[in-house]
Amino acid sequence: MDMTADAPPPSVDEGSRAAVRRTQILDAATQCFRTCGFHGASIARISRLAGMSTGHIYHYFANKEAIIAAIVQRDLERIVTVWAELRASRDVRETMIALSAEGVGDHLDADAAKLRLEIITEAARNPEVARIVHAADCCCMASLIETLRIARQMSGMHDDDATLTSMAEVLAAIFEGLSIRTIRNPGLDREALAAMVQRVIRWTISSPD
Amino acid sequence: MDMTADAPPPSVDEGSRAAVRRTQILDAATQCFRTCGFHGASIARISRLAGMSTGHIYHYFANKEAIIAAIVQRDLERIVTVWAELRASRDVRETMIALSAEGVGDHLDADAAKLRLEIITEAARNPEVARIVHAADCCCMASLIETLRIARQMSGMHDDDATLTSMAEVLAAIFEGLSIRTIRNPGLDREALAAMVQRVIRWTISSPD
DNA sequence: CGTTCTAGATTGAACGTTCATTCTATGTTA
DNA sequence: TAACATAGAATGAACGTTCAATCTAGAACG
Repeated sequence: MDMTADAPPPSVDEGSRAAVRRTQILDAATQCFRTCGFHGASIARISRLAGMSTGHIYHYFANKEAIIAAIVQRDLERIVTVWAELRASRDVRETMIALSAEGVGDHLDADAAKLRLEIITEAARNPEVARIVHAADCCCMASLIETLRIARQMSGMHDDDATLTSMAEVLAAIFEGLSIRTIRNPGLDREALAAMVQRVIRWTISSPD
Repeated sequence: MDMTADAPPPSVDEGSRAAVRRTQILDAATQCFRTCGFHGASIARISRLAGMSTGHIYHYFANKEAIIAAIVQRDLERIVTVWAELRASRDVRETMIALSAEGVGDHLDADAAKLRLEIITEAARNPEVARIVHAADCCCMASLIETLRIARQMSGMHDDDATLTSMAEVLAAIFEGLSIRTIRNPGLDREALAAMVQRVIRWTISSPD
């Protein structure tokens, strides 16, 4: 249960020691939040898992909310990066279809789904978290819309912004909905579902106007 | 702020007074849970909104978890009923498309979405709630699968169970995903999105095998 | 009809626990 | 030694839950 591994101060090279500590805390908190939720996870639990005292947490974060905000930020930054990479790829259309399989797997993963839901639910009641979530969403959706525009142009289709936006919203809804499905119905057939999602995506890209 | 309306004992006709009280508590709790979350809502808050003392809550519910479970149950029973009605309708295919508009509106409603997310997130950490949620989901999905089978047969398509199940999962994911979308991006265009969802549903019903 | 009895409804203070946060003291490094 | 890192006990607030006391409405009875 103890993950501390008494992190050796000698091998500290990535930035300051503070950065390492911050990451330790964020990692521990992420795990706690997954199992107990944002409000069910206590600072005592997080600090134990991070291998430090409760009080020390407050050297790196002003309060528990700041930890939540930082985790949300870190999680979303990762996703925004993936989207940026996708948009930069050569054959956007095929990359998109290929990546969708990965995306389905990601959203069906129980652990990842739990944290995602925890974040969204927190955004529904915490305006600060809502702000962060919305900002990240704007980035991702802009990427998705442009990717979609290119993919559909490749299929000879030219759509206005409103149409592309709605398409993107539906695609986003499918993926994010999968995280709910995996909670409601843990026994679902992941492979069959992935195939069906790909089928819908193909159709979305190439459907007539 | 006071919803009590000192419920007149004379006009009590629906079952016992206890049933009325139980409903009062559940209504108040629902509202609290929407704004503060399952764990952020205190018994004190709920009892104040329900117009009774904290202690009295425990005459009707063993503990806070039981209130959560009851709300989840009540919410899901409503949905299961809607699905049962849909399945019993005549022109299933058109009823399905028509009802989808209603479904989109329902899932995009911020208040409804908040409670739905609260429930799912709780199911992700509370096995008892997960059990209730899964049981209700089985009912709804069975209805959806049969509805889908009939609708596709009307379009001349005959699918095996696995295919229908995956289709149903994707449709469910779209709707439930909308609740996440409305949190992430509150400014989305509801009408355009509803139209796009209907387009996807039409295609799903009539797409070739 | 008036009185008494009683069971359930209802209250609000009290309890024990847990939690986030603060404070003080000690260790470490440069 | 000066500045920073770390620990862990202390604090006070908030919470879920319990409980003994009070109220209320109607049944039983004379």
